[in-house]
Amino acid sequence: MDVRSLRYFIAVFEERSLSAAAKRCFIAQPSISTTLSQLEEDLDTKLFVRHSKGVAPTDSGTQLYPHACRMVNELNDIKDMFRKNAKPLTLSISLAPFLSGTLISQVIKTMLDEIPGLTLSLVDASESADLRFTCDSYTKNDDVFYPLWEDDYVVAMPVGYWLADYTSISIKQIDKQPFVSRTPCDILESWNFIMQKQGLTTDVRAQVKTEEYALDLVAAGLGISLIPEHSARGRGDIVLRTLNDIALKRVVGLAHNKDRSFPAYVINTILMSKNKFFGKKSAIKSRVA
Amino acid sequence: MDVRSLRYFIAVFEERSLSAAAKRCFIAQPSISTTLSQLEEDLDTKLFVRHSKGVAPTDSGTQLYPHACRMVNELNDIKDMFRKNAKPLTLSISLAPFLSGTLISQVIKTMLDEIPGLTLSLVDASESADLRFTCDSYTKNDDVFYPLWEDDYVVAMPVGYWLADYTSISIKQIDKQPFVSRTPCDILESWNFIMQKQGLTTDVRAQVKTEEYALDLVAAGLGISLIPEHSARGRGDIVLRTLNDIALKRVVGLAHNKDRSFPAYVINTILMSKNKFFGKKSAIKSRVA
DNA sequence: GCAGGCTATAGGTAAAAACTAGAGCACCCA
DNA sequence: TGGGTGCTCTAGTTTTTACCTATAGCCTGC
Repeated sequence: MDVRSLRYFIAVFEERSLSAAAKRCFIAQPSISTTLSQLEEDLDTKLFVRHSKGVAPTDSGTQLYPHACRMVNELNDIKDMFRKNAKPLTLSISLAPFLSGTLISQVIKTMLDEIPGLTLSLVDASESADLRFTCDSYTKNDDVFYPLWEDDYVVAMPVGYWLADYTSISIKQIDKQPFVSRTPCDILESWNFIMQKQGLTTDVRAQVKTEEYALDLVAAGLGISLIPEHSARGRGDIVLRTLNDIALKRVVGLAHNKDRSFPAYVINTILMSKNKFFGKKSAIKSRVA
Repeated sequence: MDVRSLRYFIAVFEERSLSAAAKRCFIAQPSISTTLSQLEEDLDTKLFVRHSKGVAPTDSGTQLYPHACRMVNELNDIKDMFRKNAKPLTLSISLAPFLSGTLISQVIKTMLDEIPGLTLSLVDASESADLRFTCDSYTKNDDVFYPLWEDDYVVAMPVGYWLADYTSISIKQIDKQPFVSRTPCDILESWNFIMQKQGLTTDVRAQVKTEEYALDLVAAGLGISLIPEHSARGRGDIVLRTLNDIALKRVVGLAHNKDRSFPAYVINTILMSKNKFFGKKSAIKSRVA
């Protein structure tokens, strides 16, 4: 019987549903199911009656709930007690220009929420920052890199563009298309190499620096472009199609200089929150550059 | 940060030593070391200063201690709360006649200590019992068997016997020796088979039923005998020697009928306490007969 | 300066917890 | 009444964590 079980129990009790509790805890539903069974076995009492539209707490469950809450809260209090003692921490962070913001802003929000006393200042990517959101291909040798998620590159095109009729497209269909080029881009070299090898060309209509601007131009009908999926998701004014014959991807993560040391829990907090935002398959293992 | 870490922390705090804490928790010293480091990292504070003759708590450590104790106690209270609700439980247990008692009495003591409301009644091995301490070779097909430890068979001989000069002996040296035979014995058949195959005989001076009686006769100088190590350990009036050319062993454990069901935590409590008593190597995995 | 404590690190193994896929059940709605 | 939906449970697999052994390194006392 550990606190993990109690956390799950609390979620189930409040949601009146294993599936909902699983979502709330960012884990799969069978994990909740087995953990809860173990808890029931350990306490030798059924905590919920299962029916087809959720679960209802038994008397034992109702009895356990306040105690479970108290346990979990007290454990959090202990943690806070020591972290509050710690001197307020100010970190500078930077964002690589080719990264767009929705997911990263969620990460930053989590950091501020979960690390009391933390102050962040955003600096330009050209300046040196304590923590840098960037891609693995842009890390230096004396960096430590913590991967956060993987982005697949997809083709972005205006609504109604002829290529949108295909569910996924071949790189050969890109030949001679009007194109919005973006630089710096971590896969630009591989892209050029592949195009050249296949004897393909694009008709470059614009050269831009940021993903947002590229997407705006695509939406305006200037041409198509190659964009990491997470950056383009959620825009209704463009259409995204995957490439079916080549897989281009980048690994987005957090880098800092090896010599710069923070309290370890800062990094841990960020890594812990990974599967909150990114599906399991795109949240990948750590690696030191 | 889980309760396990806090338990270890408490042990270290009270023992003022990682090694001593490890012994008290029945785990290896490096496990304490790493777990404690993780806790320190998580709370972002050193809890102990290490020096060459143990550790001394820092202010943070001293501050944490009472909270840690409270957490652990409250968790135990929750467990007890539900277990006390449960109806008092009475189980009959039996002991196979060829098992001697020191280790088993420890197991029984643990059961009574850790399961409030449990009453045990010892019945004769011939009667049917809820739980039976026995060997794996004596389980029936409709039994569930939980292994507790392995016993190596060793040769027991009187103090000063000529074979005692060897640190370990060969089965060939047993040939024509005065022997105290014991039956029932779970490896009797294998033993006879091996002896016969090698053309060896023993000079049987006595036929007895229990291990204790066999050891008494050996101590009295009547002959040598073959005894599971755990049963013979701790007697100063006999000498034990391992066999170097054959390995005879038995698996001692707890059996019950498949259809007879108990609260799962009864079995769990017993299995949890395994490495309290038996070294890691002899405490082995569960198996269903 | 060497023996005997102690803790820390490295590398491998076993156990626990997580995931995916799919079965089975009750309910709802056509 | 049959099919779809949403729920939980089971089985089998993979990943992660905890633990072990062996050994290095560091002080202390002899």
